[in-house]
Amino acid sequence: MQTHSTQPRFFLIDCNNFFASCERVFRPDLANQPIVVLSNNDGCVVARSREAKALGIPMGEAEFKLRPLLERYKVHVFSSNFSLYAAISQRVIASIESLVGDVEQYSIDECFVRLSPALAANALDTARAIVQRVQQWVGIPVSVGIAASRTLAKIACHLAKSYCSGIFFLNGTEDQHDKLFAKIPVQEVWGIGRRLAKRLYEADIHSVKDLKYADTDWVRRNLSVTTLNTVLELRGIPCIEDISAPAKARKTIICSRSFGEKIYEKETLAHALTAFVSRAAVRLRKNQLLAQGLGINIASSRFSDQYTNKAWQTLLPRPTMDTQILLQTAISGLETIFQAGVPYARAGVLLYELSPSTTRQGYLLDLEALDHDLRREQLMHTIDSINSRYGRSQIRFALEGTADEAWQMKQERRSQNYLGDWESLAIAHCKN
DNA sequence: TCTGGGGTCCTAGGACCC
DNA sequence: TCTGGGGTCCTAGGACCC
Repeated sequence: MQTHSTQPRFFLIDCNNFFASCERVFRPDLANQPIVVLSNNDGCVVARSREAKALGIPMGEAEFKLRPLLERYKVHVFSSNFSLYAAISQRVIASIESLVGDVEQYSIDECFVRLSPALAANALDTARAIVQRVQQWVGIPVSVGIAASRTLAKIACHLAKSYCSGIFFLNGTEDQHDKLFAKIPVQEVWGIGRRLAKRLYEADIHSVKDLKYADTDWVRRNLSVTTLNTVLELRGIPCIEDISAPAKARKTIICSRSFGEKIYEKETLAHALTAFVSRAAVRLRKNQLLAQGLGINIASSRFSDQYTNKAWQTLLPRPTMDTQILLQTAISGLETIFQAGVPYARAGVLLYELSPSTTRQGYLLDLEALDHDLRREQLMHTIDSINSRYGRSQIRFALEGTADEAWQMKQERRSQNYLGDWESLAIAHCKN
């Protein structure tokens, strides 16, 4: 079989235990201490430091189930602080770009680098420089996988974390790779989740090596083209497009949350939806987009016996970025689907049918309407820049209500926003 | 008593057309 | 009582990612 898996073409750079490492940047006293970070609402564990993993704390476990263990081992517990993590993430990316040029950011804590021939020739040295610079400049430890495809680079990074310190270069012979791959369960592969793993298992495909040599016709017929691409990637043939290609415009903007407490009143739901629409609209404008589709949903707890999830959606007459129009639409949807007596636990807003704000349609020579909409957009941008300078929701729609309502998330153990808020700047003390 | 919040892509099936 | 073959477009749902 023809494979090409020894030429390095990609780095995958992954921040180690990212959220936990972020909490440590401003708390050096927590070095070597077990840390967990909780999801919004302090519901379940979304990140663990190495020490917390060693205590056997599973990812995704509900906090209330872990409480005795967390107390017994004096684990440091944080609510998630996404504005801090996003600010640190930007700095990590900038540090990497200072060494290799453009990177493809894949998630808040991971990025790919496509290697030019010059970089490929010095892959290992460059990877070492990246690890060192991100540690020195930002204080975040990262691991690097180096391989011939993105999927293999993910595996290499996984190996970097389990077998060695920080860097794994998949540059051995085919046989050497296959020996390693035979020991890695197929579910570790990027793109193979629980369901697919079960189906592969039933077809007697258990390891990464089994999947690499799986029959491609069978995969195409019984699974999907996505999984076929994964198989080819495992053989060192890149099939996955640029992750962050600018041409790939986003198709939806979602803002949804579960509430701090159950909600029964329509008014309170309206406040929550107002806040969600406002946030989604800010993201819409930041991406220079207009939305024509708007959907909302309101649901009770997934874990209750009478789970209900009601959704409603509509197309607006014209694409818009005007918060007020989106709000009125969302509230009219709420009137349609709200039911009294339901203990609502979460709600969400979905904007879809997105188009760039540079090209607009639907005015049919109605210049007055066009002029009105452009003025509204000016107003929206002005509000956005004020809020971004002086703090979110300084100017907001009255329907959003105040900051301490029942629908707000519980975040009892949140660290300070050290990088995004003047009040939270770290203070350096000088000793003589 | 407590259980995240975003996103993407693919596929199957229905509606509709000629 | 029978009852085309193909194409396109849309939507809902399933699967995945971090």
